[in-house]
Amino acid sequence: MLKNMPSLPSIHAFEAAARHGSFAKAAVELSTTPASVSYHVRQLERQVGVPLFMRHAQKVTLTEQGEAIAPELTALFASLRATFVNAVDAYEARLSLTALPTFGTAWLTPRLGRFRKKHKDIAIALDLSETAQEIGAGRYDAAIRNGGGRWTGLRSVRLFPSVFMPLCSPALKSAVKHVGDPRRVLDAPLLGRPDWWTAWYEQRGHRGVDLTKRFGTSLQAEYLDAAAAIAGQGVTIGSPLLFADDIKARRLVPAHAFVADSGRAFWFVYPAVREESRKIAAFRDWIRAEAEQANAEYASLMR
Amino acid sequence: MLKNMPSLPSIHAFEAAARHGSFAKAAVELSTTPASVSYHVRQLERQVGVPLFMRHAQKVTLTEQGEAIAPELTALFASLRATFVNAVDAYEARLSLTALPTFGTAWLTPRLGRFRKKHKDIAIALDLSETAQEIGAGRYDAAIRNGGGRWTGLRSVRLFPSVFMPLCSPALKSAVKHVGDPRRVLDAPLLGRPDWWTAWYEQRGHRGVDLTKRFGTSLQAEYLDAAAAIAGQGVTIGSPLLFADDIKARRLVPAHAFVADSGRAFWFVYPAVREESRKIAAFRDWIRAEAEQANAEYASLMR
DNA sequence: ATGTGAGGCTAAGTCTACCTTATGCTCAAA
DNA sequence: TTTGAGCATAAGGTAGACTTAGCCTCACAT
Repeated sequence: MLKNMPSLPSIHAFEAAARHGSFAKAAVELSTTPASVSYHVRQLERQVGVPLFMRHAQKVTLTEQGEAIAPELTALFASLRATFVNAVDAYEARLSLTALPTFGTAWLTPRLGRFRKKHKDIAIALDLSETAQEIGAGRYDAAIRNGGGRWTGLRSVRLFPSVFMPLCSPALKSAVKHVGDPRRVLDAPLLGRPDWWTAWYEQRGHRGVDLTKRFGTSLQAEYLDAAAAIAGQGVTIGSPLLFADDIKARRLVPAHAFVADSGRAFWFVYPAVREESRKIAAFRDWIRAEAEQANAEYASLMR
Repeated sequence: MLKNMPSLPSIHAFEAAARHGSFAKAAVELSTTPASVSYHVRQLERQVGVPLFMRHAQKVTLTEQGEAIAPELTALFASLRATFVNAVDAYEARLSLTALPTFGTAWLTPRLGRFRKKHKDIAIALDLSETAQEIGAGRYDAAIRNGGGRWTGLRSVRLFPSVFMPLCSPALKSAVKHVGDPRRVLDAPLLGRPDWWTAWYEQRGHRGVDLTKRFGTSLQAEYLDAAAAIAGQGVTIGSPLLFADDIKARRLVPAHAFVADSGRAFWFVYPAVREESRKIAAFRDWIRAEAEQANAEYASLMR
């Protein structure tokens, strides 16, 4: 008896019909036809093997058994719905982000407080890792990535270009004033990614420059190089946009006016299928506005 | 968010997968394919908008949300199943019968104790009414009816033929010994249904007999006439099978040896769709056996 | 290192079950 | 008597569920 569960539409139809004492009203609630309700109630009775409604000419009344199970089913439906609603709420209350360490440390973290202030119901979980984490697989909701802006299955919002320029502490500026000329030896070591230095020189017309001798300590991330530069340990290369706050506060200054463009950009990316997600939309709109403001500030800073 | 409930198969698939931590094992439990489980879990995630499983190369693990809702769903499923199982049990524990008053009073009620003894878990609710009640509409599970045995949508089990003969108390027998001859006036009034008396005389070759003067009190049911006959108030006409107990106990005796046959019979009838019902099957088998025994006893009684 | 099998994903095709539409029936109220 | 409300039923269309088949990845063996 009762080998396989009756179908949910049948149970739902019966539950609504029992609550209203009418197939027609149940049909309105379920936005379907009375015929459908009739079909499903009969279906349920057939599967369970117990008559639930007694049919009279123009009304239906519950049988003893129908009377017994209807309230239980109503309660179960409420629980079922609540379970999913709670899950959605909990899920929408926590945005899980993954970003590159430098971006997260230098740019995002200082601004996150403002997001929290604006959206008190959304908590942020931030993962900072060098390798791009899979998003949309359950672990992370969205990411900030550096690249061309084309990822299949993902929507991307452009934040600002990925550019870099030599940066150093104000105290060191005069010591490295010849940084633009690769032939001149500096009084301070270079910091930051060697490939960026190479690219920076190349964009200024200096090809095949050998910089291997000029580097100081090799650090793991750009923001660590920046911290070293702030401490006066050398001249690093990095994004004036990411370190705009340090530049604004004059902890860092451009060691040279030329800004190289990597041709790439920073993007906020999220799965296309989650376009509807409230928390993602909220963060997207917020970070886009923050980036625009940062772009504007940067423009005025460099003017 | 969450406009319409996710489908039950999807929830079921997820619940089983969560319990086993494996789509393949869940598929075995649900006796379906892993592909189906995969499809349904994805379906559920799509409808709810929350990732529930993280897919790895050859295993899946629950996400935080999946972990949260899985046990709730397991409990809800158990409740849902229990609700229906209880309803079935309650329903199967009470057999609702409708029968003709005379049959119920004279034949069925004295025997019901034996059924209860044999099936302690099935309670009997007996309705006795002159008009044939609808069965299979929720109110009554089965009926004992008198007729030809052909009712559409119903299964019928023949119990015994519908026959009738004059019956009176032993004390009155000599006073009504000429009952077989309609021209002889009796010292006692006739009881019971006039049409049966007419039919009885007709089957013995006496046509157009006027009996209107010969009746005593008109009672509403045959068993009341039988009671009156037992009290010596007259000679009634009724079924020697239904009143076999009274005949056996010599409260009643045949006033004449001829037994008229109505051409009809008593049948136990129940909806064809409920062939599977345990309680109906139990009662059917029991009443068939009782009727056979009654038939046998009647045969020996009349020998 | 290289099969091999387990476990999951995906695509395509089939089929079931649900829904709709349309019609008929019964009873109550006008 | 008529009209309308409410349910049942039949027929037909369609979306969604299920199956089948094939592929991919990784673990665990040779």
